[in-house]
Amino acid sequence: MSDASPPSRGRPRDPRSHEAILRATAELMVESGYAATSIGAVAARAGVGKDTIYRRWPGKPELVFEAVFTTTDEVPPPDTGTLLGDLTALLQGLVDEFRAPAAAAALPGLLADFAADPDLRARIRGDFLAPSKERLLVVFERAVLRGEIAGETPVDLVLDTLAGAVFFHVGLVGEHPRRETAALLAAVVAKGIEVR
Amino acid sequence: MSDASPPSRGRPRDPRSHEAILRATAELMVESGYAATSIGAVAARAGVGKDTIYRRWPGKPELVFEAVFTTTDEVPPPDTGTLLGDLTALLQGLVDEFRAPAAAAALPGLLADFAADPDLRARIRGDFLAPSKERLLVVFERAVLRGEIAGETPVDLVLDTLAGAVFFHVGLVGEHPRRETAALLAAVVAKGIEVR
Amino acid sequence: MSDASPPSRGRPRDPRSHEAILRATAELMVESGYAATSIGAVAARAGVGKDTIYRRWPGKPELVFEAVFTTTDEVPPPDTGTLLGDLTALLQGLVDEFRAPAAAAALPGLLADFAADPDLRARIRGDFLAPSKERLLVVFERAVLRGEIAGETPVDLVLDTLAGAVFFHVGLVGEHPRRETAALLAAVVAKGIEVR
Amino acid sequence: MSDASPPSRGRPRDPRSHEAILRATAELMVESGYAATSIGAVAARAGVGKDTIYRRWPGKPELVFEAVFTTTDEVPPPDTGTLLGDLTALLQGLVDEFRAPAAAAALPGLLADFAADPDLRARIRGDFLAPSKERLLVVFERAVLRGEIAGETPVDLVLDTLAGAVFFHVGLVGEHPRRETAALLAAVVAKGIEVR
DNA sequence: GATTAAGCGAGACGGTACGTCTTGTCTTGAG
DNA sequence: CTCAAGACAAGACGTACCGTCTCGCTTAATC
Repeated sequence: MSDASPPSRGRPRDPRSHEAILRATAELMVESGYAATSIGAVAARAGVGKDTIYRRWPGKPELVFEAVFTTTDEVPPPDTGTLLGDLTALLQGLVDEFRAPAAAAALPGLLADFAADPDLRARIRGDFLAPSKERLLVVFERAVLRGEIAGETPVDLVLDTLAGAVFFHVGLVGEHPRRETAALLAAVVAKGIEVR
Repeated sequence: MSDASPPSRGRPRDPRSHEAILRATAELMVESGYAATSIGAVAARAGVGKDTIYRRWPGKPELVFEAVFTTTDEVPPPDTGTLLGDLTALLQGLVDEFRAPAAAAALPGLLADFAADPDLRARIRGDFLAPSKERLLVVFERAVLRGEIAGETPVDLVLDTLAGAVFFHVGLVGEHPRRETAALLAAVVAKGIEVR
Repeated sequence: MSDASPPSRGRPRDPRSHEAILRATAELMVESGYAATSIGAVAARAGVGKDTIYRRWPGKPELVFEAVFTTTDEVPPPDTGTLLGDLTALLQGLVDEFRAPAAAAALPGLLADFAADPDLRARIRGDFLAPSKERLLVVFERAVLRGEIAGETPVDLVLDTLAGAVFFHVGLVGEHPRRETAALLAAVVAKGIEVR
Repeated sequence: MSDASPPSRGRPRDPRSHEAILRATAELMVESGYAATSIGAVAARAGVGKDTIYRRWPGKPELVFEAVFTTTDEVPPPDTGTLLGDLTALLQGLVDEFRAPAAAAALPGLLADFAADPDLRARIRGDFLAPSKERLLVVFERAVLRGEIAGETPVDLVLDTLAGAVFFHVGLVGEHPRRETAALLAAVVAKGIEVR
């Protein structure tokens, strides 16, 4: 119906350019890292003019963010029956996400650029953490119903703690990806916030 | 005994240049941020040639690190009598350090540059976290003696969790520095790692 | 056929930049001299980025050469009816060229840079002297027909002598530009190479 | 007499440094050329501090001049009995001087630096050409007595012509050192200035 | 024999230019 | 209106050299 479709005059944007740019960005992220990757290099590898990139993204941070975190967290929140189980599953997802080559290479620089720009700064909580926060909220709601935790548990602080822990331990220090890390961390936090 | 003192040939380095450079760096960090601060700008403000900077530091990351973390953590580890008290004190120190204007402005970009360079990467754990780790170890030892925690508590993981949490919550998201944040976080972690 | 015209892709070079750069170069030559003129200063005065200069010229020597010897020697060879008259006219042209403020300021340094670089060295005879040589050849041909000189007169040596004499007397020593200098020199050389 | 000998207090200058510096300068002139030779490089090769050079010479031009033109023209003026013979001998000396490796490498840059500095500019005629001029004057005096040339022959112009010709032909264009060049040039000039 | 003053090698110092790179915008002609 | 190509102004990069300075020595001439 209606749809208020844009007039769409002139030549339409080529969707293949879009894909090629994102692919080139992800590849360069792995090969050269965030700082050493320039928009010009992305354009050259994608076989695309620089303007074609600037027409779609305002700058490197936004481009890299989209190229590296394509996996839109549409995964449903875990439901294992216990807070510990849910937290472990959730953390394991976080760890896997931070360990992906392109993400691991991009994250520190990406976060730095977002933090440096006042406009982007607000989007850290919004775009980076929002999906995880939503799932954490569901997990907490269920835990409250089960009587495991109190209602006023500080979600944001817990989320920052989990994300920060994974970022430091895996993304930054580059610690070898121990399988038990997620479980260990989940255990500490779950026990720490449980009512008893 | 060895001695190995350098023969000290040629004109010795002027310590006033050293200080002027560090001061200029810290100021520019606050005024312009990490990424927008160039070595040339530091040199100009310090009234110094660029070579005088490059002669002492290999690059921006090392310079900024020294300029911003002058507070040599010689503070003795806290000893309040309880794990919770000690952790709260320790965390409060971390929060204060991350909230200092120059440090807050520098941290994200600084960590990104350290993480991007293989040589510097190893120094994150060494130079950034080592002082805190040492004090955390003492706190843990006392807690073990008191029977509050088990001997095999994973220090590195806990340290990364605390640092990561503070970095995300204060340094990155720029959350207003709530007085109770440190206490709240300490409470969760202390409870999470206690034996009972 | 061939044509070999470049496909002309991308934005064409702005001819106004070209002109502005050459004008700025000539001005700086007069004001500061060859050695004290930097590419950066030329760019700043022309209101142009340094790359815009390096995109068109490989270095300072080539740029200055084009800026200072714009007077494409399309002047027809003199034809006064006698060897002496022709030589005098030709030499007067050389003196005037070497006395032009920009040329006088640039010549010693320019020749030095050309002589120092093996690639440019060959262009001294080609680009600097070629136009004059062509006209000298015509003058000599006519003089041979008139029976004034022999056919095997060494053109290159005479040309180097004339150019060298003017360069030393006017360009280098900075001798005041006496009106009779050209005539005097022409008289000596004309008499020196005449058959009788 | 008096002499006004300097009091000469303190340690006298080491003559071995003097020699080492001049030798290093001449060597570097041949190996790297004038422009690419820095005072620092000379000092390093001579095993000497930069100040030891600056204490004796005001700058590169003066140093190189002394290093390259050590052969103080104490050679007596030629006396072959004819103007042509004398001029040929004189020119042959000039050619030989300009063809010496160190001199050939240094000359264009050296002249450019002398010409660029108002203070040094005057010394071109003085230091470079004076010895040759003195000998040319003697040759001319004898030729006048013999009746070969007139008394008012313009010595300076002839000297500039000879020097300029050799500089352009041998030093600048790097023409192969033809044995007959000097004779040919001498013939032209001698005939050009003779009374008949 | 002690003092003094300059010479000496080394190298730090404030400046400045180098030629390359990246940024985000602009300007072509072709689709 | 998009696209690939590439020019454009701005300015940072890390290196090299300049000519001066500041060290701790050494080396004579003077006291």
